[in-house]
Amino acid sequence: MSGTQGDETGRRRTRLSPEAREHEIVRAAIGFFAENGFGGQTRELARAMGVSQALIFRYFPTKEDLIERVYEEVFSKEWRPNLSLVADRSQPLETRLIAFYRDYAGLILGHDYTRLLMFSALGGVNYHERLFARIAAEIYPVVIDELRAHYGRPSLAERPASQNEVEAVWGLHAAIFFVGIREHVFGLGVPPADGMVELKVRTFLQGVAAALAE
Amino acid sequence: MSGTQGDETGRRRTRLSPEAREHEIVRAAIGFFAENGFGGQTRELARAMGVSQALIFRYFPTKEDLIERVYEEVFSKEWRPNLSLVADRSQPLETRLIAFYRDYAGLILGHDYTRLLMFSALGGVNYHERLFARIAAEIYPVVIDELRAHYGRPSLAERPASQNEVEAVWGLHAAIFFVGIREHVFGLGVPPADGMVELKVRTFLQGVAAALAE
DNA sequence: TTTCTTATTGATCAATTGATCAATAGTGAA
DNA sequence: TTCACTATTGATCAATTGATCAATAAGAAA
Repeated sequence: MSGTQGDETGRRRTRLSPEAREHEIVRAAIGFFAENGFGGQTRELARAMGVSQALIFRYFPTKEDLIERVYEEVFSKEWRPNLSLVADRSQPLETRLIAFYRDYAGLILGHDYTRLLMFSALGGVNYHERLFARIAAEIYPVVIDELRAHYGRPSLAERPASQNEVEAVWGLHAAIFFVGIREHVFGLGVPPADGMVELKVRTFLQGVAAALAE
Repeated sequence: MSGTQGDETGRRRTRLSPEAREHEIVRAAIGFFAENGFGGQTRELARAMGVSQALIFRYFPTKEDLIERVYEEVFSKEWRPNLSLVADRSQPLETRLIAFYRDYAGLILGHDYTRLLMFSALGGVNYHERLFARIAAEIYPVVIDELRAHYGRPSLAERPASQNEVEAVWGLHAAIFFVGIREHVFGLGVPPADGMVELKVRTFLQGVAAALAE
C-alpha cells in the first residue's frame, strides 16, 4: 500500500552485473514473499526493488522459478545441527540442551524463515518434509539417547524410542518454534530468545520424566 | 486440478430457499478457503458446489464479504471455555486440566479452524487478536491461579503472574495447538488427541515447577 | 570523447478473475 | 395444469497479472 520502499529518487538506471542483480532479486524476493505470500505480484516486488517488472523475468523465466529459488535459498541453506553440543557429556545435560537449542532457535525463529515455511506448507509445497525428516533422523535420536542416559535408562540401541518419547521431544521443538509463530505470524510480543530457550529446556527436562515413565 | 467435486451428473438446476443457499455457500466457502487460502478463485468454489459463479455474488456482494462471513462463522462461533472444569477443586488438578484441554483441543485442532487461522494471520487479518485476548483474559488467570493453589503459592490477587508463568501456560497451549499445525498444515501423522492432551498436561504439570521456582 | 556491448525498460499481449445483468427455468400457488 | 415469482445462469466487462520483445541507455573499452 505505502510506496516508500524503492527509492523513487534515484530514477536513473543502475546497471549491475548479472550475478549481483540476480542475487539482489533473490534477496528482495525472500523478504517480499515472506511478507506477502507467494501470491504477491511481480510488479510490486519490482517496485519495491526500484526496478522494472520485466527485469525479473530476464533472470527467472517464470515466477515459479523465482519461488523455487527462494525455497532453496532459505530452506536448503547449509545448516549443520551442532549436535556435538548435545553429546558432550562433560557438561550437564541441561547446559548442553540449552546451548544446542539456542543455536537451533537462531535458525527457526527468523521472520522470513518462519513465514515462508508456513506459506509454503499451507500452499501444499512439501519443502518442510525434508526439514522434518532431518530433524527426526538427526536430532531426535541424539536428544532421546542423552535423555535415556541422563535418567539411567537403556540406550536407543537396546530399546527403540517410544511414541511418547518422540512426542515429548516434538513438544520441545513445538514450544520453541511456536514462539516464532507467535511473533512473526500472529504479531504478538515474545520474550527474548535466549532466556526463553533456557526456560523451555528446563521445563522440558523437568516434565519429560512423565513421558519416560512408561 | 481434479474436477470430480461438484456432481456433474445432476445438471438440472436446483432451487434452494435464499437462507438454505446462503448457508450452503458459507459452508462450502469455509472448506474451500481452508484448503486453498483466501486467494482461491470464486469460479473454483462455485464449481466445487456445482453452481454458477454468478450465484455467489447474488448472496455476497464481494468476495471480501464472503471471506468476512467465513471468519465470523469459524472464529466468532460461540465458544464458552468450560473453565468450571478447571476451578472445581474436588478433583485433582491434573484431572481438571486434562478435561478442560480436551474440550479446548476439540475446537483448536480442527482442520478448517487451524488452517483458516493461519491463513488469516499470515494475510495480516487480525481476527486472531481477539482470540488470544480472550485466552489471555479468561483462561490464563484461572489456570495460573489453580497452579498457584496446587503448589501452595500466593494467589494472583496477592501477587500478579510472572512472565515465566504466563510463558509456561503459553507453552501448554503451544504444545497442543502445534499438534494441529503438524497435522493440518504440515500434513504429518499425529497421535490421537485424547492421549496427546493427557501427555501434554502431565508433562506441563511436572515441568511447570521450573517456571514457578522464581 | 566515441563506440559497442548488453543490462534495463516501456509497451503490449493473453490469460485470469472479480463482478454485472439480462435471460432462463424451477417451484409453489391458484 | 397454468401462472407468477424469483433463484439461477450464460455471456460479458474491466481490472489484474504473468510473460514477451523491440527499443533504450549505462558503463567499460578504445
